[in-house]
Amino acid sequence: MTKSQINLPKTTFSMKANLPTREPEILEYWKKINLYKELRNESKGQEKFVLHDGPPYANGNIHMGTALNKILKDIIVKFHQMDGKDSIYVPGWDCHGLPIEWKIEEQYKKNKKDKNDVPIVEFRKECRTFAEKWIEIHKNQFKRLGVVGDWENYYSTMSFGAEAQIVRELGKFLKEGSLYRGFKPVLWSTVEKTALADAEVEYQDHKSDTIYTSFKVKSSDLKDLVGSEIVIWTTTPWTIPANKALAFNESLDYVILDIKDEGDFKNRKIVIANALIESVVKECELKNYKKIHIFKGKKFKNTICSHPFLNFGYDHDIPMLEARFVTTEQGTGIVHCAPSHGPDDFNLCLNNNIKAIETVDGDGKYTNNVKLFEGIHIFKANPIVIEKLKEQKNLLFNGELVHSYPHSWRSKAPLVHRATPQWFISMESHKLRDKALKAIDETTFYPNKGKERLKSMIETRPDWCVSRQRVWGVPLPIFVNKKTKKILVDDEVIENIASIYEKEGSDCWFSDNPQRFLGDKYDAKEYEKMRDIVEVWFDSGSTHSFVLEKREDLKWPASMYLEGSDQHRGWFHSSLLESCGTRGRAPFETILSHGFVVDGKGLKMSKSLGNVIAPEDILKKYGADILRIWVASSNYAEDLRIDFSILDQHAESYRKIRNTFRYLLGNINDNYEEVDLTKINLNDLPELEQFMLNKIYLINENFRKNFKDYDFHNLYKELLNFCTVDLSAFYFDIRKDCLYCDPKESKKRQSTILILKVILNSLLRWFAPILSFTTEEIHRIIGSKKSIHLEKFINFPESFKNDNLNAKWLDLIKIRDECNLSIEEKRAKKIIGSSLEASIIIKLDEERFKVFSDIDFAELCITSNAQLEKNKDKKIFVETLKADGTKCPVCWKISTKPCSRHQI
RNA sequence: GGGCCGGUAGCUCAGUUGGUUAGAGCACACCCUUGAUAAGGGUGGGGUCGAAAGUUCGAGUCUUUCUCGGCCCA
Repeated sequence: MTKSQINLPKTTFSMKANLPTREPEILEYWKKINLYKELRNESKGQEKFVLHDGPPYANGNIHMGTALNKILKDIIVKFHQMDGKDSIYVPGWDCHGLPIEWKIEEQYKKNKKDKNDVPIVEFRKECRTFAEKWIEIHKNQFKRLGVVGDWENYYSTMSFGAEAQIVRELGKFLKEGSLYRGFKPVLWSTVEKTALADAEVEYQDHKSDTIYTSFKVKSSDLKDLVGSEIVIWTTTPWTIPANKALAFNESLDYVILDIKDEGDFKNRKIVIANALIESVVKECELKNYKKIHIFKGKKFKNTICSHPFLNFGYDHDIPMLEARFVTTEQGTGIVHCAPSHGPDDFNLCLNNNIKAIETVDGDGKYTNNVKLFEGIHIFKANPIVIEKLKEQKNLLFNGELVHSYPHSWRSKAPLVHRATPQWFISMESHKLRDKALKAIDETTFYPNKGKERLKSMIETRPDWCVSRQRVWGVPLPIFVNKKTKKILVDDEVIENIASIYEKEGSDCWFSDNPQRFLGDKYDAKEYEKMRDIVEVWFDSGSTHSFVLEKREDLKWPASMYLEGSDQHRGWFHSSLLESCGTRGRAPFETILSHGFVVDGKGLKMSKSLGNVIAPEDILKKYGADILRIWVASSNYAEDLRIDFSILDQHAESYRKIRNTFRYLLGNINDNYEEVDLTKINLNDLPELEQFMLNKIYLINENFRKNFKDYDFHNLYKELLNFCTVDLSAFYFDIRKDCLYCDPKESKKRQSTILILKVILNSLLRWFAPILSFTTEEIHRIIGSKKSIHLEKFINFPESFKNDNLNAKWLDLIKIRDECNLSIEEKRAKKIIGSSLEASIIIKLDEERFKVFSDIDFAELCITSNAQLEKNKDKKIFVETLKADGTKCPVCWKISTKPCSRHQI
């Protein structure tokens, strides 16, 4: 009966979220209204914000890292859209490359098919179909996360347009002259006669021949060195004929030893690292020797040696080069360098203008560049090299060593580093490194540490090798004149190839007559057509050219590139180089990088640890909005932890937010109409309502700042705290009495309702980029537009801000806390239960007494009575008594007089 | 093995140029409420700031070493 006299909240917005079933319904709705199109119409002509999608590889189901990446992108895109920009997201996929080739080869193996029996074009078609299949799967998985984008017009690196543009981009490097042919050691299998990618390499124990051999010093700044012999140790004697240099570490101490033992080395002086004397002497069985001279490594400067096979015509100089990679862990502290047979060797020599040459052919036999050994297989060469060294009296010792060594994961055969012809983009010839470093300086990084990370990589990286000996990729559009060995550089040819690809894709490179690509200007018989493909980092590094530049709706450069921090070495890196090489600046204005998803303990997820969580599991159990909360509330600058207990916690927070909305909707009975904030007469409102508007203004200021800094975990935390601390435990709790028990049309209640509407509208928009589904669910109950995502953030009138009032009410909250402490004391003693059973006496100093004399503390503290008294002390004193009188059956306040509002 | 980054309550995070007794929310415990009700309110416990050493009148904050973890490279 009394219930009929009060205004209880009523809403269709249920307490239970049931996200796993509700979210797909909302997805259907977005599809029905074509949300992406609506968004574009809504923001037509606005300043563009373009977050260019780093393409995921079209292979395998998405994992937590992908989900994190896409949700973070979506949150940022939505923030900018609501900030009044035309915020466009075009998803894309990376399609070429080895992993897909393997998948197809695996299928062949299952069906007992031989890859070599299948025409390349046929094989590539299967790769294409495979990638297409995964794009469709990914697309649905990404949509389910709530990601809004141009899914109908996604981009892919295997589209004909992309393949054509990649050719044009390469053409620019070709024309400029920074693309050159060189040799580079790659891991090579002489059994399969092919290069292997890192991922195809397996490390196993292998027994190697080891030798200590000597290089005679021809000349040196350090006179003591001349005539002595540098001793090196190696596990690959067959690389000795390819030796071009020796490497030392300038910070190590070296020693000259005079050998007195009987044998080839009697009365010869050898040089090794001081720290390694013991191990060398022991292994080489040296007993009688004398230390003649100890010196710092840097004294090796300008030392030239001769090759141990000098007498066989190996008469080139062997310079000694400083290298950090030289350590005292093994060997002699001086390392033999064969630029054709080791990446360290290659880079060191490259930096010292010693080029790698082809010393071993694809079958593993020495080429005619190698005197004395031509035609011999390298795996049979060790005994010959050892014998020849011995013959020349340059072998100090030889033995065997079992160590971890790279093998092919298919044939299990040991691999070698072999210099093969490759295509490079020079970092120096056209100042690519300088351009890239300048571009980094002009880019804003979130978090800031990304800048240094990318910078240090660009500073030290070698020339960019863009060729691969594979089939699933864009063919290198290069012809070399058979006679002159000159590279054909002609814009017309490049454009001809590109326009052919535009129509039919790049398969034809492998099947059609080369004359078709050369046109009439050149005779195909005079040119060799390259069969290499472009490495896939060049593909994805070029996306800016065939997506950002080509599409009318986008802009170049992108507003932002956003990827995991591993992409400093990947997509950020390749995009930067490609764009700086062709356009002189970065294709992005800002870079945001995020950490990796790890388990609850901070360990990386792995099958063997059993700590892997799939996005699918989370969607089924919690829903996408909980996952989105996890993204927003985690600090992406570091690694992001996730497990079910963390998600449980976020699910709890979600319920708090959901109930905040439910309280708001319930008390306005789902009746909402937009409030014109500029027409609110602040002086007409109770102070508490003014204080709340001030609060909203301040929250919004922080919200803007956090958004500007992409500081989402603080942004979310402050919104959540607003819901719990300012609303639920304070404003809502206090105003329940008014909302439930005051006459419906009373001025105070109407003011409260007004503020509730302002809060509802503010919260809805603040949360929309994060809680995309839930805010849409609410919007559909009360909103006028088709979607919450078509709304903009609110500009709050500056008049809401009231510093004096704010200070006054923060102090009031302090007094309220004291009251709560006092009430709790009596509650613990079972004198009272509910706070309405209390009557409080608050003693304040004179100043406070004056300021707060008009405040209704009973209302503020939700007691039945409150009395203010003056006090000399600065400290606040509160006394709680059991309220006298009878309880009003309607508003439950206790009074000795009849209830002023509900007299019976 | 090398380079870079990080470690603050059970969890997610604050913590200004070194300066009182290191904060918030959640979770937990106890109490209240039963008119936000698979909700709501109040109070409380909980931290050697990864470890050790150093600089300083004073260190979560600066330096060094170690340790654990992550990314990249080898």
